[in-house]
Amino acid sequence: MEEMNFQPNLVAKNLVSKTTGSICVVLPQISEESFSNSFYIEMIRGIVKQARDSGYDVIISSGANETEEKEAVSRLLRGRQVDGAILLCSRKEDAVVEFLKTGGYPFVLVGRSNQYDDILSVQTNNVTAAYDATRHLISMGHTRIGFISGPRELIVSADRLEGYRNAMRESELRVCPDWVLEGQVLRDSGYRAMSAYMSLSERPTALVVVDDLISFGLLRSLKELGYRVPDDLALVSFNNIQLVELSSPPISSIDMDMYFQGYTASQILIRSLKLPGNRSSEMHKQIVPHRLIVRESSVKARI
Amino acid sequence: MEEMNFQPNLVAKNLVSKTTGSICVVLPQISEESFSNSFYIEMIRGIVKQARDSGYDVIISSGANETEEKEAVSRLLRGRQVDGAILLCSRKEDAVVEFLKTGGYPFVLVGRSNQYDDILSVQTNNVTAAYDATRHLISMGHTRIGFISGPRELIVSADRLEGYRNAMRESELRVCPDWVLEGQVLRDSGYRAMSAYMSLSERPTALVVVDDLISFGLLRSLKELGYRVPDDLALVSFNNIQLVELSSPPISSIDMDMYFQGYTASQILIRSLKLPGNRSSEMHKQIVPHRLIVRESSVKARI
DNA sequence: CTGTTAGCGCATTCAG
DNA sequence: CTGAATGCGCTAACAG
Repeated sequence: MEEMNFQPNLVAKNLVSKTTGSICVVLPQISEESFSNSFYIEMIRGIVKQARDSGYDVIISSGANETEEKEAVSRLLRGRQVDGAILLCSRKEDAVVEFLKTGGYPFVLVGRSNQYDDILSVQTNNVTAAYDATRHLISMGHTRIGFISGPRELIVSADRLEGYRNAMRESELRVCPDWVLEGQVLRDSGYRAMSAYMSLSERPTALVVVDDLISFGLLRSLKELGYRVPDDLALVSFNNIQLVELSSPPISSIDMDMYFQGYTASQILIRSLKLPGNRSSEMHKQIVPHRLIVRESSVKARI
Repeated sequence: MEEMNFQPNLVAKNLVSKTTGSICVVLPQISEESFSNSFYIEMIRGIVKQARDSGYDVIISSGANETEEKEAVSRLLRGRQVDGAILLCSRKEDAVVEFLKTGGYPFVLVGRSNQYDDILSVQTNNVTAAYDATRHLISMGHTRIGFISGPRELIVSADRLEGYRNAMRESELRVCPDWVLEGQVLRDSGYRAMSAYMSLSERPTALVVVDDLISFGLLRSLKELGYRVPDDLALVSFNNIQLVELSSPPISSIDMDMYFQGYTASQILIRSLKLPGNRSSEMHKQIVPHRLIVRESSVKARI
């Protein structure tokens, strides 16, 4: 105890305590193209805040593909560099989830897994969220409602599509296959795709869109094509990024509270880490409520 | 060497090698309010990519204020948990910079320091960038050009203001004090502030705006007030976020290549870490070129 | 060239 | 209750 302000060597401390005081979060590459960028920074802020408050550090991990992601997180976990992991995104038959689950590593998934039901996770009910979005459009008098989807391998895409179908079925509305589009098409050639879409003999009068970013692109293409929102086409999308209220018209969107999802994921993980038994195999699914923010893009009548 | 696939304990390895193979990046809180969110995730992606390729891990650090940030990075560095740090944002008389510099820790600043000139840094020339933006507006025939600034304590705000003033002075154009506004005002009450602004007896016909996000807000307020962009007011802003080309009209913006800035910062830091002498006190300033992307918000004549 | 040992900086344990 | 020894898992220097 030489001088007063003395900082112990954390590495040595970690070695003896067999705990690192760190968690890693896997920053996905796949959804980078299709989902809003600000999406993840919000989650990360939430994770870092909570981890910091709990005395944990956060390591950002990533990989160009599923295999690289798995190897990165494996090195960290097996090398005892981190105590647990947070996955920000879930794919169908996700190799990273499988690795973490079968390896018995502590981890939390932000999203749903289609492989295991007994894992720690924080998620919004995407089926219900899409159902709500669709119901809202139906309540505004729409009967021909389309759906713009995200990458097929993401579970969130499938869930939202299901919620949309549920709402349509419940109201006995027809879903024309032509009405369901993958968002990627729009990013590649928004104008052309939208032109074709709006020329359908029986075109939709409203759209449920899987991410706000795509809505921005749609808005732009529609304006160029001379269509008006919401009069010619009403829009509701997901994630409620900061900018949706500044677009013209402002976009109706379902808020998922990304910061809180990150905060909660971190909380669940660290709590499980601190449990003596470390019974992470126990089922623990935390549902974060969503809420629809109605703005002009889905409301015809001006007040 | 029991089994074939064996992962050594990195903590023990680090302890003996006296090197951690990790760097930390300080995620600033201050600019969260005034600058685009997607801004930082881009930098982080660049940092993580380069660090990963160099065999380094990235720890995200943050704090609610300058002091907390300093303590967080201090704990990491003095506790030998990381080998160096990257600062994503520079304030005037920045306490974190001062701590790192006087402590002799390896670090790279993304941005300019007003305290030290002999530190590792990667930056865009914000003075020139703002000069270019202003010159562009002047070349479009504008003479009454205003400026919307960011937080005063950020060096980037001051530099851009200076570049704007330089261009105006060079062209012998007057800068009316009423024309220079702090962005925060607009976020608090965009409509009201903009209404007052446009009612000035001698109001500007063009604006240089410190961040794209503020431009979005301006666009919204102006539309509500019945003004047209670029006819009533032309706009150029900074950072060139993904969404500027999807707004209506698309916003002219100066691209700063955030991903590359992050990538470069990581590269400089890790290179200095690997140097035997670790002569980080050597001056090394990397300037990342910017470029103006002209879009409709600053061009009156339709082609 | 292969196998053994010392020590990295702590925390925990045991002895004084 | 305070102080010295042991070991965390690895790498390095060392001896066989």
